[in-house]
Amino acid sequence: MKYWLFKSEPDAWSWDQQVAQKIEPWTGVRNYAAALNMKNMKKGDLGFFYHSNIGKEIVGIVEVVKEYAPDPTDETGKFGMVEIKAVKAVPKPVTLAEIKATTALADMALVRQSRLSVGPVRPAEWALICKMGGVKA
DNA sequence: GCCAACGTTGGC
DNA sequence: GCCAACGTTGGC
Repeated sequence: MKYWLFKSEPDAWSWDQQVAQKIEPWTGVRNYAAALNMKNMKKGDLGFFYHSNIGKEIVGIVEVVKEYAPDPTDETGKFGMVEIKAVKAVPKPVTLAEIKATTALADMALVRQSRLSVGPVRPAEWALICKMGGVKA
């Protein structure tokens, strides 16, 4: 079981929309590092849903329901997508400021590489953020 | 709205 | 294959 972080601007695609759609293909990634991360995802892996720009906080938990496949919106065929399902909301969203202020989380991919739209989360980081967010394991 | 960081593109 | 220029992202 691996853990991931999906980043989205709520203006483009928000957690509320994800919940309403339930399952949604994560298209539009045009970055090799992010695409590589998606290739490493397995069905059943879990991820955080993070709102960039507006809110800057982790608001929900999603599950990978379909593994890496070509992204139909990519004309070049270089990039792919996965499909994710909304699992549950984070009762108490964990903000970027809190993450930066937490020593154990200050080294997260989210902090170090702020521009990466899909990044890995270590198991210890996952557990701690769940705890901070009031998510029952 | 500004600015820094970083990935991508294109010329050589 | 290298490197400079450019565009985009995202935090503040």
